[in-house]
Amino acid sequence: MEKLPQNCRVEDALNILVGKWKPIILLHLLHHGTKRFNELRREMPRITQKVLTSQLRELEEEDIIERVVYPEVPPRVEYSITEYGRSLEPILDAMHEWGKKHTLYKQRKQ
Amino acid sequence: MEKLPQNCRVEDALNILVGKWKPIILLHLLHHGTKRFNELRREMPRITQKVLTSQLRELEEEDIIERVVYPEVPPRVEYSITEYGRSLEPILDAMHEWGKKHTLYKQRKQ
DNA sequence: CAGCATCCGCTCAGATACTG
DNA sequence: CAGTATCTGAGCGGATGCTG
Repeated sequence: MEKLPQNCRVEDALNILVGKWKPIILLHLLHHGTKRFNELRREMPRITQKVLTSQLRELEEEDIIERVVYPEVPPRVEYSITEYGRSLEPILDAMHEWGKKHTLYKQRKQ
Repeated sequence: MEKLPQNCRVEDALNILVGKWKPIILLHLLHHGTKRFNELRREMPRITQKVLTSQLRELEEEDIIERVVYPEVPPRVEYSITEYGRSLEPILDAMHEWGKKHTLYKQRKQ
């Protein structure tokens, strides 16, 4: 059995995934491909512009998503998952699976 | 392809795992079994008593870990993973795997 | 040994108004 | 359309001191 804290890299993944809307953004981009800014907004009606922008920027900074600006009028900006970002999919899937069971567990508790 | 935000339960897992020390605590308990309060402290030298207590309480409230108090002097309190908590292991493993690759990725970027 | 009580600072999400 | 600028409040992690 190995020592833990030294070679434990769990937090790196956690740091990237943490953010109230980040998993939802990632799942959208994973499953529906490229999305424009306002498309994402429409799919997350309760997020504000500022927060959506900042969450996207943080994901972009980690090379998880790509932001492409088209020099048109009106402006068009498209977001998509990078190859690297796609490597997070097993984690998100594992969370999704767990979440479904968790829902049942909570129901049993009540 | 299914709609997402409605039946997306990714955040439930995230909510439980988020906390600066929670993944480390869980990995310790998963791999080393039952631990006393001060044993955990010693293995995370930079955590304070208050924070360790609060993180443990939050995990306990979610039924992820179990807290057993032995009515002795001096007091003894032991923490361990519950069956339910053990179901988080695939997520933690996926994060750990990803984290190792991520470390290499960051090194290539520099 | 295993906490609790108190205070504090910072970050993060949100609200609101404005713009190239 | 896709943002930026500014202000705000809540909560979390941390520091310090005390205790059954």
